[in-house]
Amino acid sequence: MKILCWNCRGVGNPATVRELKQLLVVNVPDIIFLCETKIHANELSRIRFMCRMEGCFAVSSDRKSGGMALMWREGVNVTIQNYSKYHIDSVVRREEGEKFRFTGFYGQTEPSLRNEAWDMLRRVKNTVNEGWIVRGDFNAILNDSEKDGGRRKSRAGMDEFGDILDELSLRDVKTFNGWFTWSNNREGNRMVKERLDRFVISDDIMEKMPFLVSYVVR
DNA sequence: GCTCTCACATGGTGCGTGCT
DNA sequence: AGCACGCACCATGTGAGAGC
Repeated sequence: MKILCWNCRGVGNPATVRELKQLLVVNVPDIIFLCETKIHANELSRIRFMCRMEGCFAVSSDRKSGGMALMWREGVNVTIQNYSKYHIDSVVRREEGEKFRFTGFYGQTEPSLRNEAWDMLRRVKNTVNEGWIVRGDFNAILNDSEKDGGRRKSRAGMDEFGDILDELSLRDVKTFNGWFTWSNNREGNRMVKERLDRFVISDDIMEKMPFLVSYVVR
């Protein structure tokens, strides 16, 4: 089972849709989670059709901010449990009959909204009975090694993120290749790279899927 | 003096719309 | 379809202030 997650920073323009289709051809994922779609949910059904995906559930962007979509291939059994502007929560059933929980998460940068988003994850945690995989654009890092260039992130913010992961009993999945998942696309010493996107998983997923690997694509 | 946080200005980027 | 423009969003850079 392959899950592809992409922080697309807007999926409304044709070039980005072309890039998405290319990613699907190269990686052939069973499930795709897109965040920062920056478009209305209705638009996603058109993109789902163009990408030849069987199912689609989208959350509209808040004007030009946020927006998420979960799409899945024919034959993959995905049931949406709940959603908000911060997350899409689903149960995925594998061919062998086993199931796991998959939550796509979009973290906020604004402090008050950030706490709302963490509360949402806490609520999801209370309803999870199976292995739990959370893929998030958390907009947060755990320590200084997860940011290269630019100003240092506040210590309080990094500690808060670590505490939340501890509280939810989620473990960070290190990527097999690469480290940073986001950059500001600037040249030379103005370039800033951060590890804002990551998979975090519950302990039982670690036991059930010991060969689970996370790659940075591109 | 050092570190951290906050507010504001700035620049890069993407979407929506209108025009050709 | 391609282009230009305006608008909106977001991260960065800078300076000021607070706390140690």
